[in-house]
Order: sequence, then structure tokens, then C-alpha cells
Amino acid sequence: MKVSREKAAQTRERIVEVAGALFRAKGFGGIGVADIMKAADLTHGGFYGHFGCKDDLSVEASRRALAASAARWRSIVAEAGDKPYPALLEHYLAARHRDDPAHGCALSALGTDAARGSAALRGAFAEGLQRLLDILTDALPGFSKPARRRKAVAAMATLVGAVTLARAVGDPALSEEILDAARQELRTAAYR
Amino acid sequence: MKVSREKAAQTRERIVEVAGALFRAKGFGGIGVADIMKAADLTHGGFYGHFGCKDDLSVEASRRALAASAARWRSIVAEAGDKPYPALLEHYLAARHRDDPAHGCALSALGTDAARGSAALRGAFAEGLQRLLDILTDALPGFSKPARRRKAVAAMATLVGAVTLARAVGDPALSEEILDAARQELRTAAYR
DNA sequence: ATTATCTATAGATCTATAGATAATGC
DNA sequence: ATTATCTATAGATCTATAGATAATGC
Repeated sequence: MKVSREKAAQTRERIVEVAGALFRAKGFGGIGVADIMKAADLTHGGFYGHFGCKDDLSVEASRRALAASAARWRSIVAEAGDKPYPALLEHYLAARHRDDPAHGCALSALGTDAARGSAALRGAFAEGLQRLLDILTDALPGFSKPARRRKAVAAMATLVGAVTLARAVGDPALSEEILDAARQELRTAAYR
Repeated sequence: MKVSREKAAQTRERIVEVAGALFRAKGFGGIGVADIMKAADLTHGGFYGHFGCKDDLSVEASRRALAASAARWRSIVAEAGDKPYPALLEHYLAARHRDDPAHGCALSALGTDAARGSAALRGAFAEGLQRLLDILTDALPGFSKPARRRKAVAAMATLVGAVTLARAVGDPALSEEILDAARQELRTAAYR
């Protein structure tokens, strides 16, 4: 059942795409190669024609997911006019984002998992984080460039921590409170 | 090889303690019941005399770890004199904390894992978080009680996000930058 | 002829259980 | 007699590989 070279490249893309969502939803260890391949309508054994091992896919899927987040952020900035920063906050701290980790930011979906991952994986996270920080630094109002960079780094920590905690606690009221508090404090810190 | 009832209670404590460290270091799925028992100098089969299933241990170990963090925070506040808030920041955002997840805060060691856990596990995380927020709210200077609570929630998100990201990125310079930025921004926001 | 995909399986690991063992405590 | 712990194992799952199959592309 061989397919064309072009189709094979598309198959590979599909594996990366599907894996990105499943990893974010269930963690790197929470989903197996066989189930990823099944979700991509392929058989288990075919995987190793595309990737050397599961970790290689983890790295590539993380890279892809973080690059997709950066692209989304850029389009939000482009559409937000003169107040891109609050627009990014609303986007990241939305209940929609909290409730759909599979299609959201890999930092808040896989942050603590990545810390235990390979050097290659952590490299992908560092690279992806830097690109998000670049966008956030440019989106912040006023201040000098170093001050905006510092504010961007701290804001990124707040965003990731808030969504992580909002997902980790069962209590819906507490979950809302976390997102609200982060939104309000970040906005105040930037526009005081 | 039966032991006394008292010894058995101590055995159970030891399992919870050892599991708390191993879960924080390797994630809930990253360490098995057999290895936890081996680390506690016991055999695999003995586990099920103390706990119904692995998830029960996850819940109890998380509860214990978060309660230990709260106790540590209280002693830091008690020793910090009139500036407890900066003392808590220094403690949490220290390189020592980042580099030793096994004995640090469960929120930044297991945050994204907890989000995928059972309702009982997420309940334990919510309860543990509330106790840390109580301490942080009391430690914050000035403002009204509701404003301090809001600042505490946002600060907690920043702390957890910063340590999570500092661990997730391979790059040591970026890791330091994250901790420094969080420290500086949080202190400024409280004492301006 | 090459190669993308599939079938089948080896080998490791993980949770949970059953039954045996031996020390405690009525 | 009770029970904390141990030995042994069932059953499921997971990564990775080997070899077969069938469509592509020289």
C-alpha cells in the first residue's frame, strides 16, 4: 500500500499534527505511538518509517505547536490595533483556552512534562518560548526595551502559571478567580 | 515478616513521603508502584495492603507535599519580620528550588500532570493551593483584603509559571532570566 | 527497483491480585 | 487468630523491529 512521495510527506505532517494535540491533551507519556498512529488513520508499525523514536516526535510536535501559537499571537497583534497587549491577555486567559489544552499553548499544557524531558525537547521549548517573548515584548506599551522584555518574561510566567493552575484545580470558582486575577493584575501592571 | 501496628503506620508514612519526592521528580506516570516501594525498602506486593490503588497514593502524596509547603511558608513568614512577602519570593524563585523539584512545591513540579488527573487529585491541588494563597494574602503589604487576595492569586500564578518555565527550558541563561524577571516584577508590584 | 505502509511479534514494564509466610497481640 | 509483608504471576500496555505487501517512479 505504498503512496506517492508527496502523500508520504503529508502523512508525516498529519502524524505531527495529531500528536501535537494528543500530547497536549494527555501528556507525552499519556499517549502511545500506536494510539497516535490510529488517530492519524495509520498502523503502529508505519511510525518508524517517519521517525526514529517517540522522543523525536515529541520534539517535532512541540516545536510545531509552539510555532503555531506564535503565528496565532502575531495575527492577534495584527488585528488588535493600538492595544495588542490586552488582546493577547484576553486570548490566553480565556476559559476557551483553559478548557481546550489540545489546541492551546504547549507551555501551559506540557510545562512540567517538558522539564523532565530530553535536552532536545527542552531546547524546543526554549526556542518556542523565545518567539512568544519577542511578540509579547513588542506588544507591551511604553517603557524601555529592557524593561519591556523583563515585563514580558514575568507576564509570560503569569500567563502559563494561571492557565496551569486553572486547569489543575477541580473547583470551578477558584479556576475562574485565577484567570480573572491574572488578567486584572497584568493589565494594571502594564497600563498604570 | 509481620511488624507491629505502629511500625505499619510508619511504613505507610514512609511510602507517602518517598512517593511525594519521586512523583515530583518524575511525574505521576514516570514512576511505578514497584519502584516507589523499592525506594521505601519494601516489596511491590505490600503496597496494596496500604492503598487501594496508585491514584489513592497520588492524592495522599500530593496532599502531604502541599501541606509541607504551607508549613515551610509559615515558618519563613514567622522568621522574616516585617517583610514576609519578599522572603517568600526569594524562597520560591531560588535556583535551589528550581533545581530540586523532588523537595519543592508540588504545584510547579506536577501542575500540568495534575490537570489531567482524577477529580480527587485536582481536589487535593485546589485545597493545597488555597492554603498557600491564605499565607500569601496575609504576607502581602498594604491594600484592602480583596485586593491582597487578588494580588496573591496573580503572584502565585507568576511563581508557579516562572519555576515551571525555568525548568522546562534547557538554556541556563534564559532560565535565570525568568526567575530574575519574576522576582523583580512581583516585588515592584507589591512595594510601589 | 525502490519505498511507504502494514502485519505480527519480541521484549520490557506496569498495575493489581492471589496465596504464602511469619511476627504481633488478644 | 490476625495481619503486615513477601513471592509469584496474570493480564494489559508500550516501544521498537523484522519481514511482507503493493504502489510509485526510474
